[in-house]
Amino acid sequence: MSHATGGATRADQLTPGARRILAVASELFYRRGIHAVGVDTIAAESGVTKRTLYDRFGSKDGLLVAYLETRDQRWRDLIAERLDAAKGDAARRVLVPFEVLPEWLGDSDRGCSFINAFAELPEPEHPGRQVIVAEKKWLRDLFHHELTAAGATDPDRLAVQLLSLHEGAIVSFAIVGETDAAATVHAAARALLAEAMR
Amino acid sequence: MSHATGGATRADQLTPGARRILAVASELFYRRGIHAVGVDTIAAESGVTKRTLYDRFGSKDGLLVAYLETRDQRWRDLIAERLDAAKGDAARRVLVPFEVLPEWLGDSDRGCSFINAFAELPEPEHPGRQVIVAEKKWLRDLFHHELTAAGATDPDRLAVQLLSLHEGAIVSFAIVGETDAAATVHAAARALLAEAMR
DNA sequence: GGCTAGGTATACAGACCTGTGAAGTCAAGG
DNA sequence: CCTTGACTTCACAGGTCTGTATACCTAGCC
Repeated sequence: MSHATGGATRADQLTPGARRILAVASELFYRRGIHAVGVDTIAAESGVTKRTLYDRFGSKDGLLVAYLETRDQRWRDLIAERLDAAKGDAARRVLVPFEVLPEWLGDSDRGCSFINAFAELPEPEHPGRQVIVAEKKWLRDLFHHELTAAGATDPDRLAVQLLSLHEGAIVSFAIVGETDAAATVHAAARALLAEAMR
Repeated sequence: MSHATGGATRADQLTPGARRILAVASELFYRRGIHAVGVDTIAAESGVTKRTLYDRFGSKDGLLVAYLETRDQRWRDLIAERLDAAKGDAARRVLVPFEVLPEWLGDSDRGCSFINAFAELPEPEHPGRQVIVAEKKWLRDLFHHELTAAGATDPDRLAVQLLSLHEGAIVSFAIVGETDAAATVHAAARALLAEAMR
């Protein structure tokens, strides 16, 4: 009955079992894909029964949303931390998402969890879709905000260009195996920004 | 003698039933995702029995590979056609993939079939993966070739940047709903190219 | 003591999955 | 006439999927 899929799943107020479930599900959803992983597997690998999984997360979709939300939060926290470190250096603040890309991607060959989840969730009304769309819009709006603060011309346009460069770098890295796609694209972003600051 | 492409599934030498199966599978794989579509559904929607599907394509994976290969071929054909139309206009030739993006994407909100398929095929040895990787590498190498012909500086680097812009535009369009992501990113590509031509 | 939260174990429902086997229909072409 | 290719019908094997039900255990807390 209770579809408590609302964001009541703050990672820090989860029971020990739930924390393990979420950790395992995150790993498996990312590495193998959402449809390819069953709740039986998640429960077994978490050392927990399926009953517990359903008591804590309500449904597979509920668990999926929790996975996307915690990943989103981790991304935003990382960016916020580096924005703080960049302080008032306006140009550098704009490029923070490019700067963190290498460490965010690590050596994974599975690309962006949000883009991947998007591929598996075709229904626009799916609760997971909203987390995905919000994540990308947040990044675009972050670019826009920092560009405006930096006094760049046409921030609307440039925000979309930087978002595209950013997402494209992840794709190039994951699919084509361009090992330094992040640095290469970082340079392109810097060039576009420089042009908008003249 | 036939070429060593292994793919005996050239679209023009398929039986009528097989053609229908491939058309239906392409639509369903793209719209709903690969794992989300069963062979029963594909057979039923094609007005064909499952037996026929397996006789023609061998397995679901075989059908999937045929889907990816025909899509890849259609993309390459479209680009080749527009490259011909651009003739010797070197700068324009470089940007052809951006020029065709609006019509290629249409009004679909499902993004790139290769990126989506990549998300559902985590195993590096999967035959479908190789089609996907080849498609993206082909585009990068096309950029590289045209950039070299145009006399641009550092074509290695710029090819990756253009590839990233291109893939990122598709993502921005599909997920964030940036309706003119293609045009916006086309402009960025033009700017980067102009800088490399000075 | 008694209550509650957070589990455990096991079985089950009902649907869906890929893939195969055996036998039959029907039309075109040598 | 007879073979071949394309396709049909339909049953079935052997799994896996999400989700639920029943019954029990255990530690902490009031």
